[in-house]
Amino acid sequence: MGLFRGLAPEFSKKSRSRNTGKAYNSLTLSTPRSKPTNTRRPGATSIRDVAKRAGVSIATVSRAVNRIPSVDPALAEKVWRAIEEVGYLPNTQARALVSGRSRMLGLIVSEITNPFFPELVQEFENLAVAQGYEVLIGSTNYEPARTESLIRRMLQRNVDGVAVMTFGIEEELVQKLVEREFPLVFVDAGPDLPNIRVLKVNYGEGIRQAVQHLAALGHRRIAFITGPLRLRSAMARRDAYLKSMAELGLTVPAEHIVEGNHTMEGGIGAMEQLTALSELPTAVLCSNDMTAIGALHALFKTTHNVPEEISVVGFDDIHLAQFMLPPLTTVQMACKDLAAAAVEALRAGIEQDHPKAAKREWQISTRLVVRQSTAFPRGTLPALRESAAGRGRDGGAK
Amino acid sequence: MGLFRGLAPEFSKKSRSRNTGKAYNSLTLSTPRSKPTNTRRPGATSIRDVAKRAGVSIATVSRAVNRIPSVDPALAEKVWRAIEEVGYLPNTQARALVSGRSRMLGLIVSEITNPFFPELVQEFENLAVAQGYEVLIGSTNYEPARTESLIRRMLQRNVDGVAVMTFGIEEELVQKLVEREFPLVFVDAGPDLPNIRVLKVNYGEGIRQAVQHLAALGHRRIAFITGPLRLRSAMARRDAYLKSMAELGLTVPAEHIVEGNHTMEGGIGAMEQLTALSELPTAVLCSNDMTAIGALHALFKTTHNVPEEISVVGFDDIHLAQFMLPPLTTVQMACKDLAAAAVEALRAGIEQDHPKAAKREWQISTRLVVRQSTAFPRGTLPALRESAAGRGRDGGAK
DNA sequence: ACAATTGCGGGAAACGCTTTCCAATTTGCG
DNA sequence: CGCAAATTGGAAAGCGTTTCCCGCAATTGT
Repeated sequence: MGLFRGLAPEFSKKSRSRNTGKAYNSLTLSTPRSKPTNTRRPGATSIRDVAKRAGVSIATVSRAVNRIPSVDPALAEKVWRAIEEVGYLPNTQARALVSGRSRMLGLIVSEITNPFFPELVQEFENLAVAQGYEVLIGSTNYEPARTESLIRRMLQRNVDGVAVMTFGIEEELVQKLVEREFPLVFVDAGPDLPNIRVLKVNYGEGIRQAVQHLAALGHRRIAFITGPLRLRSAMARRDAYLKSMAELGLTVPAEHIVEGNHTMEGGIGAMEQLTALSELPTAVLCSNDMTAIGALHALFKTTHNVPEEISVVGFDDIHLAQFMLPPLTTVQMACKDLAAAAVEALRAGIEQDHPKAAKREWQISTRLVVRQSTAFPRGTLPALRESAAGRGRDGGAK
Repeated sequence: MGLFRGLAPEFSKKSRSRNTGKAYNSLTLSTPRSKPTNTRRPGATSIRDVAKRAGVSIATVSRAVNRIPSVDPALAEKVWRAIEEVGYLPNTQARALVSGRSRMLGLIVSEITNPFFPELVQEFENLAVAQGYEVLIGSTNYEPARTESLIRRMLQRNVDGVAVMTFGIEEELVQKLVEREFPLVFVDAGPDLPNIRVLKVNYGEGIRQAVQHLAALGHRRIAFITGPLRLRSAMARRDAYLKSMAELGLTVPAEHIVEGNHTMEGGIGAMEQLTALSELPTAVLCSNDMTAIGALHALFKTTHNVPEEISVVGFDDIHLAQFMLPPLTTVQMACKDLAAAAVEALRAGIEQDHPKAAKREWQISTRLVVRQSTAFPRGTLPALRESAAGRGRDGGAK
C-alpha cells in the first residue's frame, strides 16, 4: 500500500521549484541540465585508464582483474602494475549492472542501541565483507513504519538477500520480500518457502541450565521477566522457563511472570512490580541482558542486595554483562554463531551452486555462564554460602 | 599500496577453481555464462511494467514519479494506480547511473560495539534516510587494515560523502578519499581543503563543568583516565582537564594521569593503577563512559565504594550511563547534535546549491550531567554529605 | 476560419562502466 | 607449410532510469 506512494524523495526539491509553472522551464534548462556529462569524480579511474596505462585493451584488463587464466602472466603483471599506478578500483555499481547482483546484504535488527545487536552486526559485517558483500543495516525499533521504510529501502537498493534478526517481525511487511523471492533468513521461525532459511535457537538448553543452577542453589521462588510477548523469541524464552520449572516440579504463580520489553526501562518497571509483591521471589530470570541490567538498577534503587537478597540472571551474554555490578550470570547466545549461520544461510540462498544450497535450518545453541549475580538464597547456612561464592566466582571468565 | 591488490573478492571462488589450469575453461564456459539475461528477480517490476499497465510511455511514468507538474493530473493518477498495482519501486542503482550520484553516505566509526556509536549511527541514519540517503557503516576497531578495507569499500561503492567519526583517524589512509575529492566530514580537526568540513567539539565546556563540580564538592586530588593518546579527541579531553585543573590552581601529579583505551577493559586496568597508588585520588575523570564503567567495575572488585570513597565521572553520556550502579555523573556530548551536524555538513559538501555549502565548521557543545557517582570526599561533615546527596540525585533525569 | 503558439506525451538516446562475444592475430606443432 | 589452439582487441550488450526532442492536439489570436 503506502509502500509505493511517496517515492523518490530525492527529487522533492526539484519538483518544488517547478511549482511556479512555466518559470521553471528556463530554470531547469539553464541549470546543470545543459551538459550533465563529466559528473565523474576527479580522482576516480576507470578500467579504461588502466588499459591506456598498460597499453592493452579494456577486455584484457577485465580478464586480468578477474584472474581469467587465459591471459599471459607477463601481461597480467603489467596490468596489475598499471592498476596500482593509477589507483584503479572496479566500480561496484557497474559490476552490479551487468551481473544483476548488487552484492549487498540487508540486515534488519530490532534495536541497534541494544548492545547485543552491534555485536551481531559487527560479526555479520566481518563475515559478509570477507565474502565480498556490503551490508545495509536497518533498525526497526519495533515501529511498523520504520520496518516498512526499511524494506522499501532494501528493495530499492536491490540487495541480494536479507537477514531478519528482529526475533519476530510483523508478518505482512515481510510479505513484500517474500513475494519478490528475495533470499531471506529468519530467526526462530519463518514461512516455509524455498527461498527462506531459518536459524533455530535452542533457548531451552541454556534456560534449563539457568533454572537448574538456581534450583541447585536452593531457590524455589524463581520469577521471570519476559520480553515483548508479540515477539516469537520472547514467547519461546518464557515457554522454556515454564517448561524447566515444571520439570523440577516448581509451580509458577501468575504474578511471578511480568512482561518487560527488552530494554532497561522495561526491566526497571517489571522489577518494581516484583518488589511490590508481598512475598518477594528469591531469584529472577530475565528475557535478555538489558532487562537484567534494568532489574539490577531497580533493585539498587530499592536497596535490595544482589545476589544476597535476590539473584538475577540475564540472557544473551552481551560483552557488558561481565562488567555489571555484580557481574551478571546469564545465558549465552553466541552472536558469533548466529552471525556466521546468518551469512552462510544467506549465501546458500543467493549463490545457486553453494554447497549448502539445500539446507533449510541452522541450529544455534545456548548455555549458561555463571558469574556473581546469583547465590544461595537468604537463610542458607553461612558455611554453604562460602562454597556458593566459590562456585559462582568467575565461572564465565572469557 | 595494498589498497589495489586483491580486488574482486567476489571472483575468488571462480579463480580458485581455475588454479588447476586448463580444466576451468570448460567449467566457466558451461556454467551460467550461456545466457546471463533474465537475471531479474521474479517479482521485480520496472518502469516499463508500469507504463504498460497504465497505457502510457515510460517517459510519462518517470515524470509522474518525479512529480513534474507538466503531466496531466488525471494521467498522473492513473500512473500512480498502476504503480501500486504492479508494486513498482524505482531502482536506485539505475537512478545513480544517470544522476552520477549514488545517494549513499559512508559513516566510519571506531568501534561499533561501544554503545556511544550505535546511538550516533541511529541518529545519523534517521537523518540521512529522511534526506533520501542510504548509509554504509564501517567500524575501524582501531585497526589500520580494517580502515583500509573500509575506505576501499566506500570508494568502490561510490558513496557521495564520508563522515569519519573515529575521533582521530590515521592520516595517510584518508588521503585516498581526500585525493578523490570526496566530501568528507571529520571530528575535531581535518585537512583544510574545500571538500572537507569539521565538527568542532567543545570539550573544554563540559570538562570544566565536571572539574568545577568536583572541586566544589571539596575534591582536590582529581585523577584522569585518558583514551588512546594517538586519538586527537583523547588528547583534547586530557588537555581540557589539565586546563580546568590549572584554572583552579590544582596541581596534577604525573601518576594521576593514566592512559586507557576507551574500553571497559582499559578502564579497569587504569583504575587498578590508580588504586595501587599510596595516596588514592578522591575523584577520577574518565575520557569516556565505557572507561568509567570499567573504573566502577575495578573499584567494585577492590571493594572501594562509589561515591563515598571515590567519585567517578564519565564522558559521552551514553544511554547506559544513567543505569549504572551508581548512576554515572558524566559529561554529555549530544550525539543527536553530532549526527545532525555530520549529515548537514555532508549535504553541504555534496549538494552544490545547499544553503550552507560555504560553511566549513560546525560547533558541538558539551555539558555536565550530575548523577550519583560523585559526592563529597571522605572526611566531610555528615551534615554536608546529606545536602550533597540531595544535589547529586537525579540531576540528569531525562 | 486559419495560423500561430503553447502544452503535453511518446520514442529514443544517454548515462557509465563493466563483461563478454566474436573476430583477428599470433604462436605452436605436426 | 598449414591447421589448430591460444591470446588479444574491438565492439556491443546490458541494466533501468532520466531527459532530449519532436509531433500532435488543443487553445488562442487575428
